[in-house]
Amino acid sequence: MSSEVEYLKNYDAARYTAPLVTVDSVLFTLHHQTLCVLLVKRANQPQRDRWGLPGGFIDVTRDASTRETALRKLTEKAGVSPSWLEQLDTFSGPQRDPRGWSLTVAWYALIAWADCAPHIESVSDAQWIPVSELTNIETAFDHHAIVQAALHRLRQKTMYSLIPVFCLPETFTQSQLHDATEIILGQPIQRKSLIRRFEASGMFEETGESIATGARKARLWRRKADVDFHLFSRNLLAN
Amino acid sequence: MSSEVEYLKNYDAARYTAPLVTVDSVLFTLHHQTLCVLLVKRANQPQRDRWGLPGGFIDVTRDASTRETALRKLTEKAGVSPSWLEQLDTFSGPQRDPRGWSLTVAWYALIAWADCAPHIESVSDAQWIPVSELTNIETAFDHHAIVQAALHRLRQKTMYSLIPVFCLPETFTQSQLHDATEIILGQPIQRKSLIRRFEASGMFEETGESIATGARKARLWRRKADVDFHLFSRNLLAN
DNA sequence: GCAATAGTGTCTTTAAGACACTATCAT
DNA sequence: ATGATAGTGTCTTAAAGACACTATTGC
Repeated sequence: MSSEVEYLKNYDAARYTAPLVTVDSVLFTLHHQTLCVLLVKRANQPQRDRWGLPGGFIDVTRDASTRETALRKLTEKAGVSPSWLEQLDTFSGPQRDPRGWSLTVAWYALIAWADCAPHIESVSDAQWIPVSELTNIETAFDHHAIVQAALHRLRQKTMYSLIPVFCLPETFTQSQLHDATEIILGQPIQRKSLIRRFEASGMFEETGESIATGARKARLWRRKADVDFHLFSRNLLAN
Repeated sequence: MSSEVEYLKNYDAARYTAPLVTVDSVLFTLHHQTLCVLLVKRANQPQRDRWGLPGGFIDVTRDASTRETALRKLTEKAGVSPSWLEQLDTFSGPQRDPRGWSLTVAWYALIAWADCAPHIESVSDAQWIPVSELTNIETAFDHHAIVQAALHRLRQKTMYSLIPVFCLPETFTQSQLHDATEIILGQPIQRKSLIRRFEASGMFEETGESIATGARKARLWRRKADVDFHLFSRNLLAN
C-alpha cells in the first residue's frame, strides 16, 4: 500500500488537460399564470452581458458536492434556496464554451414566486422569463437547450407525481395545485383526478384554515413533514 | 466583442482548482439467468488491483462528449459497444477519490452476453459479476453505490419500457424477453401483460423464423430499424 | 336569490393482473 | 399419446377520464 501513498504524494491534477467544469441550474417558478425560468446577466467573460442560467464553478474548498455548488450559486445570484432541486443531466463537448472543452452538471429546481420575489425584483441582473418567450432571447452557450431539457423533465414528472406543489407557497389550496399543474403541462387536466391523487399520496395535511378565493372558501393544506415524495404508477394524460 | 477575444486569448484553465473528472459506466448483461455487471481490475493507482467500473478520463482531443468517452472506454476495456447507453447521474465530492475533489459522470448500458463474451472471457482484468454477489467484493471508490443507483434505474425503466430487449441477441423470442424482464426485476410478471406491451409498442417485427426451445417452436423477432423507443404510461407491478 | 368556485358521486374507459384455455412440437 | 412450452381469450381489477351533481360563500 505504500506505493499508493507514494503515488498520491506525487500526484498533480494540473498535469492533465481537464475539461472546464461548471454547475448550472434551471430554476422554475409560476408567476401571473405562466411558467418562468430564472436568467441572470453574465457579469464576466465569455459572453458578458448575455442572459444565462445561474451557475458557475465548483469551489472545491467549500462544496461537498455539485448539489451544494448549485445551491450556493442560487443563493448568491437569487437569494433563494429552492424547495425542490434535482439533477437533470450533464452537457458536454468541445464547442459549447469558447474557452474549450467543457462540461456542465445541470440541475433543475422549483420555488414559489413569493419565496424569492423580493430579492430578484430588487436587482437588475436577474429576471424571470416566461418559458414561452425564451425563443426571443439569445441566451449564453447552450443554455436554451438545457432549459428545454429541464422543461421536458418537469412535464414528465408532473404526469406521475405532484411536483408542482413545489411552485406553491407553504400553504395552498387544491385549486392552486390544479392551476399550477395545468400551467406546467400546458393543457387542462381533470380536477377530480388530481384530487384523487392528492388524497392517495398521503403527502399533505389540512392546516384547518380556509381562504376566500372569490366564491366559496377553499381549505388550506401543507406538506407533511418527513413524508417521502410520492410517485404514481401511471401518468396523467396517458398518450 | 474584442474584449471577449482578448479575454479568451489570455484564458488559462489551469489557473483554477478544478475537480478531477472521470466517466464511468455500469454495463449490465444477462448470463446463466443472472444479472451481471462488468468490473475491471484497476491497472493504475490509486486503488490499483481493485475491481471497479470501466471508465477513465475524458480525452478532450478525441471525445466530442462524455457519451463518447464512455463508449471509448467500453471499447478499450471490454471490446464492445453497447446497444443501450444512457446517462445515469453524476457523483461528486471531496472524499470519493483520494486524489482530491472528484466528479464522475456515470452512464449505464446494456448488452447481450453473446456480443461481448469472446473478448471478456479472454482477458483476466475484466469479469462479469452477478449483482447479487457484489456485496462480497470490495470495489474501488464509491462504485458500489453507483452500481446500486444504476440497478435501481434499470428496474424502474423495466417497469415502463421494454428495455430488457437490449440484453438479448439481435433476434429473440418473446419468452426470452419475459425471462430477461423477470430476472432484472427479481420477481415474476404476467406473460400476457408483457406480450400485450410487446405488440402495443410497435417496436418489433418477426424475422419469419422460429426456433425450438425444448417444446413448441417460438417465433423470432427483431427490433425494427428507426422506430423510437416506446415508453408506457403505466408501470408493471404497480405497487 | 344568483353567480362562482369548492368539493363529491359515479359511470365509463383503459390497460394491467389473473388464469384458463388451445396449439404445436419433440420424444 | 404425453408433456412441455408457445400463444390466445377473457374476466377481474385499479386508477384515470368525463361529467354531473351538491355545498358554500360573497354580493
